[in-house]
Amino acid sequence: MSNTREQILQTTCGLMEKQGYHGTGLNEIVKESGAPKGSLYHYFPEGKEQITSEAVLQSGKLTATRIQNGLSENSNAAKAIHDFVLNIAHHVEASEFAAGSPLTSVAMETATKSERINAACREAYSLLETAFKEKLLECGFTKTKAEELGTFITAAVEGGIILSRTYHSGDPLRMVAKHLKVLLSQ
Amino acid sequence: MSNTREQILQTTCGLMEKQGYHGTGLNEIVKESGAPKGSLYHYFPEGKEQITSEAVLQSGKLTATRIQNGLSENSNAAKAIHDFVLNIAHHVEASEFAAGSPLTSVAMETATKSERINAACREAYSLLETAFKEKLLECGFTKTKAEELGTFITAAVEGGIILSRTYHSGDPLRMVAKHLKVLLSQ
DNA sequence: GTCTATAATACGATAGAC
DNA sequence: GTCTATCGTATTATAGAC
Repeated sequence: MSNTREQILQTTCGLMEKQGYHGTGLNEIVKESGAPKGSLYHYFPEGKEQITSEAVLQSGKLTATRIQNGLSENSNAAKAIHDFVLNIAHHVEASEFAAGSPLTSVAMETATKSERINAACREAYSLLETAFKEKLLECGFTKTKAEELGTFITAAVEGGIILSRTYHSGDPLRMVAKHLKVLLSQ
Repeated sequence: MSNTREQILQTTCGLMEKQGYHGTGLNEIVKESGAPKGSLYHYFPEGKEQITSEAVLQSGKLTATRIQNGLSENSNAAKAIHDFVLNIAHHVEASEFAAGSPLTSVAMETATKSERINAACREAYSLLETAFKEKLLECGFTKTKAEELGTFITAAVEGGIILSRTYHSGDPLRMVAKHLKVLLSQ
């Protein structure tokens, strides 16, 4: 894939992570990415919706991979997820309270406004839920429990990121880590 | 308080709930609220940041009251919170997947961009956490546990709302309700 | 593929009359 | 308190040269 195209997508992810969909302009993306200005509509002829959809999906795939890798470091599901969420808390603080991905903001802003971007957000969230679910399956949870808890963990972590980003502190995520461990250790 | 001023705040809440902070224009607020156009900067001389800060805080107070009222219907904390979250699931579906308040979107979009709006979002989230915490205190949880779980419940519900809004289904919130009940029944 | 220039529109904010 | 008009600057998107 072209380097310019890839650079545009990565810059879009970074900017929308900080300021959301409507808060990020195409001119800003072109400027910060260093991409040739004329090439934006060459690579993305359907405009902002296309760029955003592709950026969100790419970000979802990357996050799902990070979840898989993070969870593989520990054979116990409860401890693996606990430690993984603690790592997110650390990353949120180290990055001056970035969200980690553009998904949350973009999903909320566009859920009932753009069918195309909403579809990309659904797919991205499915990848995250599945990543948690598969760890639970490996660790002996039933299929039903693994699915339910995959959704619940995704929700709790997502909410923890919002609170940590808002409070400018990793502590809410640390609470999420702690009580997810309790729930999963039952 | 003036009716026009109040109408502007409520319209702001409704629009930002659907499309976030940057996605909502002041002209749009004026138009939809039916407020006299010239009165916007009369009531809110500091502009969009002031309107948004006040709208977020007002919405937080309203949501906290709804939590208090909702939880008061049941003397058992686990069951009260379970039923309350089920109610949110129903409301999200009945409202065609509205977020219930502008807080999530606005908090994510402005966390590192506007000190003033961020302060309002912090205060709003504190009110929500406290509402859950006080129910747990009433039901015999220790102060520490009540505080920790107040944060955890807020995060899980917030994440559930994001997923339900994105998937256009109340089911993720129903999963949150179910597993919060398990956690709180221990 | 990349460029500049620009169309058409929206934005937040302000001025000044009444 | 409310009005209209408008400033200056963004926005997304397109046209046409190279």
